[in-house]
Amino acid sequence: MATLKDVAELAGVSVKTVSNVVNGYSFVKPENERKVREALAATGYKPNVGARNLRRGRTGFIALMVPELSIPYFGELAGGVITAAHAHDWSVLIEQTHGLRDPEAATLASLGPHMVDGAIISPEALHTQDFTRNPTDVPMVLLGEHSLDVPIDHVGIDNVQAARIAVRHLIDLGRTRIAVVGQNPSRGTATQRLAGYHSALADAGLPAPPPGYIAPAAHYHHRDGAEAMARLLALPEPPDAVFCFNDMLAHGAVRAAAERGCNVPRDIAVVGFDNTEHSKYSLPSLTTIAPDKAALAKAAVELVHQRANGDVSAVRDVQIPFTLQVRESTSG
Amino acid sequence: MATLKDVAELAGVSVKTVSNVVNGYSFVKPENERKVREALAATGYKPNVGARNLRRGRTGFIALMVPELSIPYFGELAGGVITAAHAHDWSVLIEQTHGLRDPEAATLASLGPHMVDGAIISPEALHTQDFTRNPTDVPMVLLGEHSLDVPIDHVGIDNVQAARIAVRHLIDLGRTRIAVVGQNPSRGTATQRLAGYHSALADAGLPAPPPGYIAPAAHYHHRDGAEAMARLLALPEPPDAVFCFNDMLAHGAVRAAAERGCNVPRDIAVVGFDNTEHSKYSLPSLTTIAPDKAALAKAAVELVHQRANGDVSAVRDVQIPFTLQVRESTSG
DNA sequence: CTGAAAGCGCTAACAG
DNA sequence: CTGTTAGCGCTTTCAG
Repeated sequence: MATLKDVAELAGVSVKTVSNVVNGYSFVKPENERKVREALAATGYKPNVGARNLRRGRTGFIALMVPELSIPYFGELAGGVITAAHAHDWSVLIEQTHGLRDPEAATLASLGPHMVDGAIISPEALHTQDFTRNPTDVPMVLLGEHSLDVPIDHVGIDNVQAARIAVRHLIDLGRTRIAVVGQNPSRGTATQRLAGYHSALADAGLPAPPPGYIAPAAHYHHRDGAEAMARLLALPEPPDAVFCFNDMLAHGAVRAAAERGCNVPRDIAVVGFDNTEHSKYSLPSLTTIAPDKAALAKAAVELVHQRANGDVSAVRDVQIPFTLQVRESTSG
Repeated sequence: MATLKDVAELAGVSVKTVSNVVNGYSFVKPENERKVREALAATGYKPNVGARNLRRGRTGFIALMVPELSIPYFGELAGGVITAAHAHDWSVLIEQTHGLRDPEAATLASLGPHMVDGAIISPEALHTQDFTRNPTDVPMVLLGEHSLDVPIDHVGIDNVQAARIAVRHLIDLGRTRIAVVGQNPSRGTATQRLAGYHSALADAGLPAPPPGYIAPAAHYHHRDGAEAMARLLALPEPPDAVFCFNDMLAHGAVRAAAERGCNVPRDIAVVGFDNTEHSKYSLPSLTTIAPDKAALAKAAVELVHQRANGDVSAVRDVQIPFTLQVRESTSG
């Protein structure tokens, strides 16, 4: 592979001059520029990014830590992050944690300051001390909700309020036996959505739900939603509405209901969370909380970018808007 | 940030010794090792990956180029690649191209040899000359089908055969008016699946389909499938079965059919391609070609790994197994 | 077993 | 406007 020096020799100038034209710096004598460009083309020179970064003290990468790319919500989010990062000449390095604490902590620890210029993380099981034990000076932003008490920038939506609106919608439909699917004490998002649920119930003067109505889910895949729905329908008094903590749970729940001859929305209304692409086209289409994912991704990238450029102002908490998309799964 | 030198000074030894214990090399005098470890802990030393790689001539990254992470198939695939890459201490850098030639070519050109140790690419619109114009010595493997005549390792499934099996299944069901959705001359996969379709029809002695039965799709999202199905159903003689070139097209098509009072599978049977997680839980669940995605990802990573380690044997073409998952969308 | 010193490819002072 | 030179932090001969 050709180096700067090779090009310089071939062009009969110094490396500095070559470096100058490569980087578009200062003014280079036209004739030299021409010679350099020829040499550049002749050698097929490509800068060694590693060496350049070592010198400049930046790496050109940011890390994105998510539970699983196979969850459409995170796939969509990751796509948005990659797009937003490009605006700052960043490439995105993606790590998966499966929402487990150990991989999350390990990823955090591996974020050497010379590996990435910043990181966007969506932890699900991380504890506060995982941060303090391994302090790093890589600018980080938390994407999505969390129950961590750490001085780190955060961008997300108001989960409590979103859950309240979702449940309120169900109440407005006249449903009174409302269950949730996705309870998981180790997930910050779940805790907040559960709080919103309780608050909506209380606001409407509805009685506290029986314990069986708070259905847990270890993971947030279709299968978990289906299993939860099966348990819900086996209850002595099954719910007439279910608020699922993500769309996959909801789709799994809808199918489980259908398999048991239970019509959605007539017998049971279902609301999801995330508004993944599929939810607009499923049968029935899914009513769901729709966060502005592109805005979420963009805000996160902008925040790390500011921090990476030396912004040391107070910790920020950015709230991104969301809407409730009403569709067939609650239209009856 | 602490450097090797800092640690060495604190421990009262040379950088070599510190480097040795950090890398687990050779035998270090126990006492020195102890001192070094203490200094390591005290300073919170983390190696500068950039510098190390500059020296070692490897970067620790591989690039993965896909159309869109928001397409569940690629989300699942990318997840598999990240997992497989970890086994070789690689982090994965993901680039999106939206299936467009310019971003694809640009990504290819940016693959400086010092940026990544290898690349796994799923091009959709790239031309042969985009490769030859920008030769790079980064080991690459093509993931998925393509119609490129380039000497590059390839891993994929037998698309022609898969399509043939899918269509054959429809024929076995007694369907005779079989359409396809997803035709797109610039996509290698589409061309191959179309060939399989024609071949299955011919094998069964069925007449060549009317031109309207080959429904094009610019993109492979739900919306495109829905639009194609709408057109198909408006035909004077609508099909009684549709083979869609991916699951999202299929789900979009199913919904469009339902919206027009057309029952799947009774009035029209639908087969998809990719077996994304959703297809097992949709209503109706979707019959689809199921490639072994984990194997696909793993084979691709292994291949770049071998090449990155100097394997210069002949260009390989790895075929990964697939199955036909028969579900409700064709069970009638 | 360990220290000194060279140098990976590049950029940024600093002189000219 | 351009050449020289000193490192960025690390690994690695090469001597001890």
